[in-house]
Amino acid sequence: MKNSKELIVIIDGNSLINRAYYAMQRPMITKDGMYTQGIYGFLNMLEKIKKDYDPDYMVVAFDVKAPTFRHKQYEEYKAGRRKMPPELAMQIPVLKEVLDAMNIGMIEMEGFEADDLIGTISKRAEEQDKRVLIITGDKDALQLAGDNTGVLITRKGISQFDLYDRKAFVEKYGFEPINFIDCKALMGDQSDNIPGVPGIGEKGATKLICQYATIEEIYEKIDEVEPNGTRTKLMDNYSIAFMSKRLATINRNVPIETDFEKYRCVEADYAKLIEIYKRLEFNSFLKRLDIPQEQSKNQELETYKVKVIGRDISEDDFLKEITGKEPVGLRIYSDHSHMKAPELDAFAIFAGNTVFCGHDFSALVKLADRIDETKTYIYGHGIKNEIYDLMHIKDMKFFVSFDTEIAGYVLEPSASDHSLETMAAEELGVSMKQENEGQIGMFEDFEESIEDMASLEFAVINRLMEIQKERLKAEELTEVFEDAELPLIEVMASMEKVGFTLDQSYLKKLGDEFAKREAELTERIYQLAGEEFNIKSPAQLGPILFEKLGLKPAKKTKRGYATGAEVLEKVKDKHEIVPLILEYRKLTKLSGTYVDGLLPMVAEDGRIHAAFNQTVTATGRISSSSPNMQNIPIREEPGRLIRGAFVPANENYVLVGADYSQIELRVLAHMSGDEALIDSFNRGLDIHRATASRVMGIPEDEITSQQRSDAKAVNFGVIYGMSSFGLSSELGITRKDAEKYISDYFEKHIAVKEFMDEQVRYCKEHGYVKTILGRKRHIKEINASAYMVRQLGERLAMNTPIQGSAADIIKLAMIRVYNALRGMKSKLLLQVHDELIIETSRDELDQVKEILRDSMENAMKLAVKLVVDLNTGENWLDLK
DNA sequence: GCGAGCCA
DNA sequence: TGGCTCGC
Repeated sequence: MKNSKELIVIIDGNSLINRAYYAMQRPMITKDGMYTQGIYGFLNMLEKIKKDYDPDYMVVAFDVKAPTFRHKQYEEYKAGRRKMPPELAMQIPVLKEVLDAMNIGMIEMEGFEADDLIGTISKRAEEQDKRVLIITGDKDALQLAGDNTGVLITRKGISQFDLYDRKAFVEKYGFEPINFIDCKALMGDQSDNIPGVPGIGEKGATKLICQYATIEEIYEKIDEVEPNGTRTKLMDNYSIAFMSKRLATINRNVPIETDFEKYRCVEADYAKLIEIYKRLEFNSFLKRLDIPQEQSKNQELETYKVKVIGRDISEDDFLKEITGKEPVGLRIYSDHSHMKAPELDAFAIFAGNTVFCGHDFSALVKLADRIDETKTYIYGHGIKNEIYDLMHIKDMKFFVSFDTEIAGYVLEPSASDHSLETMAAEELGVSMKQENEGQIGMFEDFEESIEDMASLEFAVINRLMEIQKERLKAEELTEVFEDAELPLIEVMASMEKVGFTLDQSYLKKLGDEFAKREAELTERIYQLAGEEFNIKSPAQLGPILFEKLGLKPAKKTKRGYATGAEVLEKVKDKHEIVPLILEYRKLTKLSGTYVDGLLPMVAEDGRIHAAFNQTVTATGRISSSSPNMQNIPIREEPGRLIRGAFVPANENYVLVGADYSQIELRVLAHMSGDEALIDSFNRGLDIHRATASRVMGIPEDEITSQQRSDAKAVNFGVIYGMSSFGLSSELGITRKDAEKYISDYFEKHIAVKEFMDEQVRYCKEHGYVKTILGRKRHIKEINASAYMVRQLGERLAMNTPIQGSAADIIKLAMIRVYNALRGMKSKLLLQVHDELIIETSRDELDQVKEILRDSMENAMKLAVKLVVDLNTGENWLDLK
């Protein structure tokens, strides 16, 4: 429906944010305690409106707190309406900031409601021959519908809505929009506390208005009105009806300016908008930002000369060109596949202010040769992928000078996303949206798209690199970046490339056994339940346990009974079925994740090539995915058998595992300088037993295994930042006892207490904490106003230096091990937080053990010795 | 405490 | 999307 008239969209700001707020089931809250779901929902709606209607003008009307003329007429007006919760009220000023940054007009006026402003603007707009679209959650505005004025009423939250113009309104109600006020005068409105005529409801009112149109007309012809009851009610409430009408009538003559040019839609101020979105943690909006050319700082980005190898420059000349001392930028466009050798599409090299693009696989081989021979330093964004690809071409040593993804991570490890697109938008205000995004090589001119993309990517990477280098230096992060993170990239790529052989027939057999036991359990559970049902569904399991079998429900969730392991564990002895369900759960998890999940991940070479990610965790640890090799079961019997499926390449190899003994507690001893802790480690004591002995004042040889395990839980609590609440449920004691336990612990470890307090104090002052290598983690939660959030922040502040420093140490050790193994047959396969797994050639066994012990124990000099336990085995299960 | 992955 | 469970 094309229309030459200009369109003005008028939004009822209060109404819409209110709808948005209540439409969102879960609260959205930023790390520093700002509620955002109202704004979020509002902006989603706004985006949709812009997209669907492409308005020429836009204005958002707000209510002002001051009383309006309606309150003066009728004190009870809007009384009894539930007060806006402070979590929502605080969002309105921020919403206004966002709208301001978007350059969307706003209007509010003392003494008038948003409705009146909307009514007035729409009237003036109609007079100026514009089309109007009113967006609100309030049906009152329907009275404004006209031939050129649409009213869009949100419904069921904000995703659905009804759109009325005059015609649609008449069709639905049977009378003119303007008479909606007469209808309301009769039937009243609870939400606004408009009384209406008692005894006349929606049906009666509609019928009367269809017949008489206005209440004036009704009273004019009151004698005709039927039935008698209705007439009596009307006659008894004459003044109420007219007052109600006055209250319901939108004032369309508010004294406002009528120059709408200031409401004309123009581009947002993206710099401001980005700042606010970052503050509100609206990452999805950030990513979607479509920054126009003239505002995008793209223009500030350099554009480079592009040369296509084989077309603009010969391969030989290209290779000569990149043989300088300067580091070169490298991008490889490939699928980086972990299931087979990666499929290489193209590559781009940035050198001498020129982007060289190549599509020829043989050129890549020569490129690898050249980088290897001349020891050319490379840089890029997420260059692990490039290294991974090149490793398939050639076994070589890489010299990495910079990686913008890793730098972004070191600068802000808790950021959720370090992709080039996001960082370009956040740091440079540059949109990297490309016309042919995601369609490289499928449509359009393949050559041209690679060239454009590479050119833009290098412009962004180069610019980011400049900024990041400064920031790394200013924030004293160069040590962790250069000594740990950069050299680690090649190690990670290598672990991905090498992979871990999976004994598929072993695993299948194990899977069959799981399935057999699963079938037995299923049958028995059905028997005990007296019916067949889906055991995996908490919705079905809940009623069976807690209603049919009469077990006592301990907890409830939103929909039904909680059936988590913690709950079931408590009623384990109450019914035979419960332990079976627990076992069934574990078994299905095992077969789903570790049997059926693992088998399809075996690559063509019979090995599993997991991905290792260096930019995910907030503490500095690395993570693993596809599959996650860091959570393969170990604690319990059937699960740990999975480890038996991970085997060396062939009979010439064995596995060697090397794990740090109590690294986190040793780090704590070192960082806090706690004499008792240091002494225990130096004497080589069982640390949990020693802790129990100190805290309880009992000689070590009298510590029971229960006491030892309690102390172990406390030590864990210290490492993982557990709360007294967490500790109490872990130990099955009351919160009070847990608090007592913790305070006893601190009494005997005063330096640890002081260390913890200092971390919190430092974090409150600086907003971050640091690890041994100077790695930082910003913790916004530390200054949150909400108690729970602040508590969390304090635990993070205490716990991150310990976990993060341990992560630092292991990273240094990995780099040492990897470099020491260079040129040998033995390869580093995995890192599981405090242990390394090496596939070891039997003839290198002694040497590998020596390398591991030396590299790991001397990775860093601490106040306590770093102790490494070595194990050798024919499969991963053997390494215990 | 942090992360990954499966299932409904 | 959230509940659940695995690891450290």
